[in-house]
Amino acid sequence: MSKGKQTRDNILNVAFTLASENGLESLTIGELAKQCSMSKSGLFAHFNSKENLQAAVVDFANEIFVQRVIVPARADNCRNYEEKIKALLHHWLNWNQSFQGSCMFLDAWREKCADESAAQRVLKQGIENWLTYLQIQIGKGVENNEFRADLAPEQATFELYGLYLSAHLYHSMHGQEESTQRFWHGVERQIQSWK
Amino acid sequence: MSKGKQTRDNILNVAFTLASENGLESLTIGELAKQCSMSKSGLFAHFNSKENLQAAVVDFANEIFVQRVIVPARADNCRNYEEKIKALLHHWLNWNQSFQGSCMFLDAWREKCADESAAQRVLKQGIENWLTYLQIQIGKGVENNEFRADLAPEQATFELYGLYLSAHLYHSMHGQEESTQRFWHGVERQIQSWK
DNA sequence: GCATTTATAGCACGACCGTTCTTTTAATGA
DNA sequence: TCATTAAAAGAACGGTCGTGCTATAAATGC
Repeated sequence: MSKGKQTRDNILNVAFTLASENGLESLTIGELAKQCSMSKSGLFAHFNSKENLQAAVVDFANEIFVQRVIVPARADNCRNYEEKIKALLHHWLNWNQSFQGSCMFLDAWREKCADESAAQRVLKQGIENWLTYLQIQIGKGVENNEFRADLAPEQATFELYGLYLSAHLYHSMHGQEESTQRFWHGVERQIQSWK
Repeated sequence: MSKGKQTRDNILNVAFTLASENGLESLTIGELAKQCSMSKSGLFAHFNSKENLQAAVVDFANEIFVQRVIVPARADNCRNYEEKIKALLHHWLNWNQSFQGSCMFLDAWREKCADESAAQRVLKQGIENWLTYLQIQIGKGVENNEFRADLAPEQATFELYGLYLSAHLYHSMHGQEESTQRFWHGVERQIQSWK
């Protein structure tokens, strides 16, 4: 491997680590260069624009993902698809966990919530309030004998929130119609299972 | 209301709109001042730091959220909690939809995926590949008679992804242990319902 | 209506951003 | 080994960011 490709590969490795920690958007050429013990311009020459750099990092991350999720699940030699799917989920959940348990792909869709800024605290409190409110409503449904007595409102809230988040992801990927439809379909399935 | 509070309120309104469109992190004082027809320093004097501004915006958004979700659901006069919960979910899904269907709280946790940058395209493709892969595995489970014949792999993938996303949100809110536990609990429930 | 407080504007600062250009250093191949 | 090419560094640019200081203008209370 030529010197150029070698350095480029190292840059992408460092960039991937950095982006995993702080999000793709907060990746700056200056900081990346420092971490690589290179000059800004020397590093820059490998990509010619920040946009190219970011694209290269995501591309690199895609390869890592396959390497850490698809390949290991294949090596698990599962005997049926339930096992296979669970293996995939397991590797998926952990593929980037070395970096404080966040997923780079999600981070790239989210903002960095790195420091405990004032805004983050207020934001967190707001979400917490909403989670609790929702959970209480479900609990009241249990008390009201609408739902099974052994239903756990916290878990139910967790799963509802998942449908909501998934709907948002799908919205930006497949548009509003599919996302909304899948959301309500999931909600209906969910609520029926509570009875 | 004094002039000061009045201006401050207007600033927060405009800031909320901007943050809903482009994300909280990409909110700049200069741009916000322009949108408010004010000088940077004049606007700045109301908050004394950007951190305070962001916190104030999130606080403002929290109030709007209650106004648009909790209050309307109360006004719906639901006759049981299933109706109530569905009403809440409905208002929740739409509370910020006027701004291109994204949720400000999620945006604050995500990065702006505004422009179709090269990185975004690669990122999207990667997620798409993974979604498809997962979906195919589930489909094979159906063919293998492990799961119900009428199971829709696309919808199942959607719901699995939701559990994953929820796990990430909970991770940053309640820590790894609870998040992981709820994830696998949900997955088990999910997969059992496929049979 | 005037004095005083409060709100806003103007201007400049230091820091960092991505990018370009020129020069120097290092790797490469005959 | 030496000429050629590729890689990296250095310095500077225009731009934007958040923030502080000072002056002006407007709202407020007596």
